[in-house]
Amino acid sequence: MATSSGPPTRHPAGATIYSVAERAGVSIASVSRVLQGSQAVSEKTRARVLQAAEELRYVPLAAARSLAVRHHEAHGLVLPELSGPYYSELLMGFESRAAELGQSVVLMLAQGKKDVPQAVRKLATRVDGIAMLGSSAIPDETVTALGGSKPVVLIAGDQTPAVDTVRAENTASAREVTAHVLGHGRTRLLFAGDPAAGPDIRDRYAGFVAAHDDAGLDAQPPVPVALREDEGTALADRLLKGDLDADALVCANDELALAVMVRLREGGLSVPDDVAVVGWDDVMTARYVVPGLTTVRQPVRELGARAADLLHERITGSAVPHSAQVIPTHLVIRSSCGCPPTTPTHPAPAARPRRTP
Amino acid sequence: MATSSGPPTRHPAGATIYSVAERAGVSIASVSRVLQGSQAVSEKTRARVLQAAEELRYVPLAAARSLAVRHHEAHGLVLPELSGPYYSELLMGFESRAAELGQSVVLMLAQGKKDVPQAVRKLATRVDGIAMLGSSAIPDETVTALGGSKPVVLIAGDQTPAVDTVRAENTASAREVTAHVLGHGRTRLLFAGDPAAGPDIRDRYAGFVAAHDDAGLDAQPPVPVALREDEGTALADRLLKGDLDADALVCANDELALAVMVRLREGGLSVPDDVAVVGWDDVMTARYVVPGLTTVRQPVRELGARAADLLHERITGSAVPHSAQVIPTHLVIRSSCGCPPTTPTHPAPAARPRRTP
DNA sequence: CTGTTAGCGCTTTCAT
DNA sequence: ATGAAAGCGCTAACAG
Repeated sequence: MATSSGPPTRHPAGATIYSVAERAGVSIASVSRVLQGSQAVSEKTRARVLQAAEELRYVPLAAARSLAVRHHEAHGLVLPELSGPYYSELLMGFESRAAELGQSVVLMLAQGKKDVPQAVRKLATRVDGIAMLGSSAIPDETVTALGGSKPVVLIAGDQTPAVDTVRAENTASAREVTAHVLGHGRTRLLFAGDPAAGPDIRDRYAGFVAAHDDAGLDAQPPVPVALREDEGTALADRLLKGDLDADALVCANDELALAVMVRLREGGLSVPDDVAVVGWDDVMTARYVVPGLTTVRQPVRELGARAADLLHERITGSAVPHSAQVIPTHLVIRSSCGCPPTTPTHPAPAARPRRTP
Repeated sequence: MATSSGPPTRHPAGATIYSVAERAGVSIASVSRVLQGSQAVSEKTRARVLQAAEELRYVPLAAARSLAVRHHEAHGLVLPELSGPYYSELLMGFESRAAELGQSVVLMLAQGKKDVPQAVRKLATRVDGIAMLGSSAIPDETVTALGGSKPVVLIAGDQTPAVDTVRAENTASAREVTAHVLGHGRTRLLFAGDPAAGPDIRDRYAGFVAAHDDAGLDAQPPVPVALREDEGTALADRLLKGDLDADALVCANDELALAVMVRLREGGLSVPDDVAVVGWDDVMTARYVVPGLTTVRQPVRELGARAADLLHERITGSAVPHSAQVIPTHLVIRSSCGCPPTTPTHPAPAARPRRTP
């Protein structure tokens, strides 16, 4: 056997519960008991087992244990991809919380996969539950089907029956930035982003509209662009060309906002004098660019952590009703909105670890 | 049973090979055969099995399969954390390649874990091999011990016996940037970064020295700072205060370089006129800052992909000798080094996906 | 070509 | 308190 597919590895097999039992001179049941922390074991056997296990550096094989206990002690996470700080932060929050809960995390990136639903189904095969981004390009039906057999939590997704949800607050903060810009005397605001692209952006646009309502103004329809630098550049060009008119831009994310700012300046327009620009996410560049980008910071890490928590509750807990949690965001005012430049200095955030090893 | 620990889930169990066999009116062996693509099955049974499996949406339980075949079809990846584009790109490269190879990826972030070696050992329990960053704070002994029982590939780590290695080229490119800066007539260069922090930086410093040698100059000793913005700010302060003297700074990464640039300017010094600054990684901000940051771009994605490849080869392949692959890097010249500003425009790279859902 | 059967390593009754 | 034994779901001989 093991001729064709199996790994003809040069690597030894590793201790099993049998080898530990043998070494300790007890039955495998006893070994299992002490390792499971069962009460019913004499101090003596416990000691012997512990020692034997230690000497053999024994760690139970996950697959065997999973099969026996019928769960995996692993959380699945499905993300579209990983560019920019958003997903990374989310992942960090998710991973650390999961680890605290004793769960491994199996990561799957949807982008580039040819058959995502199939990949998700396969993932489901090795985890106890799956958290995924609302817009991971997973068909709704796949999600609900999955939700029927495994716990699923949707991150930044629409509320769905039979599925838990976590999201950052969007409408109120959108309303707040928009009002702030309006407060600077701007009247011709444009919202850049496609509300149809997902609940986050939809809600941000809703806040944009609400702020206009508050001010007795009419909000312009959204300019449905993708959240990428190239689209920001193109958007700025339309402004420069006169295809579009605005004295302020509320962009659905920073990448967009940043690209717009740069292109606008290249085109001879001043930010914020000619047009104010605000974004979403507070990426690193937002602090470095001049003028500093006013933006909405989302507690993305926290979002990931909550997702891991919810998943775990749903997996272990009983039939609590499905929740839809919302985490508050935070407006970061710099000067691209029209506010005077802040302190001369550039406040680097608290220690952020290195990137290169 | 299943009263205490097991997930008292409201979620159905899912089809097993038995239910499929029963539905198809064949034995479980036949089901296994057709699902494994075995030759020896009649067209008729194959069809029935396929149909039954389809109807039941059957996907074999990973744990059961793993136990039987004695491997996991999963790669482990250990990273220190995920801030900045470096690790994210690495992870993306790793994940996609792993997926192409039919491997799941189990991710573990070392940062914040109290007992990393233990966590790694646990990880080893559910994967066929582990790729990890050279400087993931994993003790050498843990690595080699691990390497004894499972394939291990070190990313950007030191060549180690019994372990494969992938890394980006460092010395030559460091030599190249340094020579470039020297070519601008700068003579008082300083290298910012701690060579003792890992092979990458050590090699970069080596290239820095080599370039000086080439020019018949003596290289200054390195300024051992961590690769973080706050340390960059502090470094700039030392320069401004006169504690340190330099007309050019070769920084071991962009975060450092960027923070230095900003603080230098705040302190009244001009970049590059008074002091030239170059970095490593080509982060997004490097393109946005003024002047544009000259930097070395590493093929990080490729690095991740190669790691996944190597791991897979080592897992499935026979006893090929341990390799130490080096992937070439690429110098990106902008104007922080003293070169005239390039094209007025700001070349956004090809479509980079959105960050916010 | 197909069914029977023996494990894979571990947990968990059930006796003792 | 401890051991024997029965699975968990799947693969892979081994007989037919």
